[in-house]
Amino acid sequence: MRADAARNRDKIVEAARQAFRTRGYDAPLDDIAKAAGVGAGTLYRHFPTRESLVDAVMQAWVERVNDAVGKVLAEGGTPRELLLRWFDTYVELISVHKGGPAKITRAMEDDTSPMRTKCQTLRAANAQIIDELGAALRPGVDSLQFARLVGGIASVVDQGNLPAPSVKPMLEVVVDGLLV
Amino acid sequence: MRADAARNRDKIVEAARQAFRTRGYDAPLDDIAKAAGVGAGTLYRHFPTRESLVDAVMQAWVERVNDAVGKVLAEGGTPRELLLRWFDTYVELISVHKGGPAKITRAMEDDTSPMRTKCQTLRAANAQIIDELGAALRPGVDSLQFARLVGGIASVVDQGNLPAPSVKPMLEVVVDGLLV
DNA sequence: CACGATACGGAGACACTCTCCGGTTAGCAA
DNA sequence: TTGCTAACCGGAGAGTGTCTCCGTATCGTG
Repeated sequence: MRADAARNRDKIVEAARQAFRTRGYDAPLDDIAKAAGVGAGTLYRHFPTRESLVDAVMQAWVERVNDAVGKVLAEGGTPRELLLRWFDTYVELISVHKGGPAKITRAMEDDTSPMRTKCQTLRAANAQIIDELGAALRPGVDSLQFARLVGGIASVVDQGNLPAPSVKPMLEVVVDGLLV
Repeated sequence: MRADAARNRDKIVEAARQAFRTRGYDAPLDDIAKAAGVGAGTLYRHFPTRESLVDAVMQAWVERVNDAVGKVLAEGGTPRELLLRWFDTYVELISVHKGGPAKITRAMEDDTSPMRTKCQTLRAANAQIIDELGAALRPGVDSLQFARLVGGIASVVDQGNLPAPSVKPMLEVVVDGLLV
């Protein structure tokens, strides 16, 4: 890739990061191109879909997820405390941008999604928690079910613009349902 | 209202019902107007927002919800059986149209929504179930929390195009978390 | 320094939303 | 039955956002 192309790509990603944070995932792509100081054609050549741009914006997110799950596991506590802490963290991780919970949760189900490697990270993080909890969890629980249950809650909170304290009681219900 | 206006309104609602069923809630409104054989201006005069049209389409839905909750209560069973049956029914009720779970669940939080009277029906139905279950439920559970938890699951299933059998295991987790 | 492969960009086509205002008609009173 | 007017209609067009095409620009190598 040419140097000017790399420069433009980075400018687009940074402009998108800003736009997604302030206006959500549905921020107009032509506006993002303008903010980046490039043409719309340039944006579309680097990122053919909104989702591929979102994936690029989430570059540092993988490390953030891994750090977070490591920290949650290191803090220990009862299975309930640990799972509640992880789910709290999980909601935070996927709620960075408005519309994020719905998009990321949907991408978890889609093996053709440009975000699939990022989703793999989330899946692996869930799997570490499941391994740690072992028999404390009801039978048949997997990584994807964690994603769906908590992603559903995060989506409702995000789309309904609910206050942060709404999350905890619902996570408690799910945690108590998951543990035996 | 003039007779021709009432006829047009009915035609629009029927065209919308078809469009929402086959193409989801985001079906283009100009297309719906065309299918109804009226002008876009006519559609917008009868229904200033997509949500007000959705509300009109849901006219018979109130009766359907009341019938459903009555039936669920009449069948009895253990608290777990009753609650699972209700949640199953709840997911079916809000998933009639693609995009329905997300929209209805969001409308539950919005007192200015044109769908608020329909949502009131859902809230009341949840309240009947909560009354019936009484002390079998963990403390602090209310009608809105039912709506959020189950609405979240329904949204994830709807948006991820998950198969119907995916729903049950997740509802079981929530039910077991809600009961003491 | 020249050249060509690679990258750019923005106008415009397309899709959808929604309003405006000239035209039409239902229904009522004389 | 007729005339009148308030209520209703409808569709063109302005606005917004997506995304492609192709003439132009420039990076990087020989």
